[in-house]
Amino acid sequence: MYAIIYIIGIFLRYAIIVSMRFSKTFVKTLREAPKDETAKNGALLTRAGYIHKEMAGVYDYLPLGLRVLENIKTIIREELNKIGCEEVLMSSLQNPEPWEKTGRFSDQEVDIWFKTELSSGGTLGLAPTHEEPITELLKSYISSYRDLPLYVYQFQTKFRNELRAKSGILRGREFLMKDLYSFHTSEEDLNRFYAEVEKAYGRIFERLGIGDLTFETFASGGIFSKYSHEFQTLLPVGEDTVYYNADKSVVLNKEVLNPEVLTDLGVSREDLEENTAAEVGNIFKLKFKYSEPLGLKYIDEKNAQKTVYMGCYGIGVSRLMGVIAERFADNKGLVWPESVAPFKYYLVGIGENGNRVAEEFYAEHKTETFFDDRDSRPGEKFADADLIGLPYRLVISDKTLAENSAELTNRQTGESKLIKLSEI
RNA sequence: CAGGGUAUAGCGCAGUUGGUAGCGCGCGACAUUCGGGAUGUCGAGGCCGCGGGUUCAAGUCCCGCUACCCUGACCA
Repeated sequence: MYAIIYIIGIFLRYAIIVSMRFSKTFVKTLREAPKDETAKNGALLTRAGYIHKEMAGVYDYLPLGLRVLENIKTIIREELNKIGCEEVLMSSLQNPEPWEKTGRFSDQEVDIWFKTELSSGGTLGLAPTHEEPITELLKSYISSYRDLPLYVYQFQTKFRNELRAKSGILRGREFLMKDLYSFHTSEEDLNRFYAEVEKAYGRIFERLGIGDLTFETFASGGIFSKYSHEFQTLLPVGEDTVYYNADKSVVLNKEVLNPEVLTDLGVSREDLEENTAAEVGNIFKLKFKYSEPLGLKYIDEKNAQKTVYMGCYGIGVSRLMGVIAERFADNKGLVWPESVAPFKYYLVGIGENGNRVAEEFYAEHKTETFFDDRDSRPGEKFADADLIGLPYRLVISDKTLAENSAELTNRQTGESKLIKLSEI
C-alpha cells in the first residue's frame, strides 16, 4: 500500500517537475539581446530565456537552461559510471592548508583565487579546482593497494577570478565543471585508465552532438609529462588556436607548435591547417604531483609505503552548453541537438480545435514537450519556437486536423511533414 | 592589468544652447483579429549607475567612484 502511494508520489512529482507550458513559466523571450551580451551564445541563450546574467562572468540558469545542463551532466555521468567512476560532491570553501603544502594558495602561483575571511579569523578560498582537497580527502580512505585503483568525480561550481570574463558562458568567474580524479598503484595502470577516459570522452562528445567537431589535441604537459591532452571543439569564437593535418589524425595546440613537437608527432608545419577552437575538456597525468606533497600513500603487497599515482580529467559543463549553443545557432535562434535539448517538441495549437487537440496531446507527452499555450498569434509562437530551438515543432490546426494529422517541422533542416496523430 | 567604449522604464534607444523625461518592444484592460513577431483605444511603469560640486534650476556642465562591453595581455 505505502509502496504504491510512494510510486504514485514519484510519478506525480516527475510529471510536475518535467512539464512546462509557456503560459505558466516566468521566463520570457526577448526580441533584442541586452546590449552587454554581445557574444552569440550569451545573446541567444538570454533572448530565448535559458540564462540570466548577474554580473560579468556570473550567470543564473533558468528552467530551460537548467534542463540543458542536466542533460549534459546525465550523458557525462552515464559514460563515467560505465568505466567505474564514483560520483561525489565536495565543498567549494577551501581550507588553505593542503593548498599551502603544494604552494598553490599563493596568489603569485595561482592568480585567480577568490579568497574570503572567516568571522572568527583566518582565510578561506573558493575552489578554482579540486586536486588538493580530493587528495586530502582520500588520505582518509586509501591505505592499501587493495583500495586501488579508484576513480572519483563530481559536478562542481568552480570559482576563478578571471581578469576578464567574456564570451557569454564560455569564460565565467563561476562555472560548472565535471572533474574526475583517478588513483593508481602504477604508471601502467594510470596509463590504462587514461586511455579509457580518452575513449569515454570521445563517446561523451559524440553523444553531445559535437563528435565530428571535437578533437583530442596535444597540449603542453607541465612538469611531469611531455604532453597533456585537451579536447578542442572547432569554433570560430574559440580562444584557442589548433593545428591539424589533413585527416585530423594529429591535432595540436598552438602552445606546443614547435620543431621538437612536430618531429615527435611525425608531421611537418606545411601539412598543418590552422583553426580556432574552444577547450571543452582536458586530461592530465599528474603522477605524484599532488600525492607526494600531500602524502597520499598506500601499503603494497610487501608492506612497503608507496605514493599513489594520480590523473585528473576535466570537462567544462557550462562551457559546453555555450559551445553547443554558439556552434549550431542560425539567424533565427538556437538549434539544439536532440540529446541536450531541454524538450524534444515545441507544441503549438492554432485555433480552437487545434488548441483543444494540442492540450490532449500535451497531457500524454508532458515529459518531452514544451507547450506554447499562450494566447498569442501563430507568428509569434513560430518565432519563439525558432529562437528556443527545440529539435521539432509540432503544430496542430484545422488545416492539419483535416488530415487527422499534426505538422512536424525539423528545426535544423526546416523540413515539414504531416504525421498522423495516432502515430506520434 | 593597458587601451577604447557604454551607463536614461523589464529589453532596445532618443533627449538640442541647463528649465524638472520621451519613443519602439514588452506589460495590464477592452474590442476586432488568429499559419510567420496584428490593429485600435485607454492604462501602469523612471532616485536618468553611485557620490560630490557649480547653478535660481542638472539626464545635460565639472570632479571622483563603480559596473558593464570590446581588443590585447593573462588562462589546468
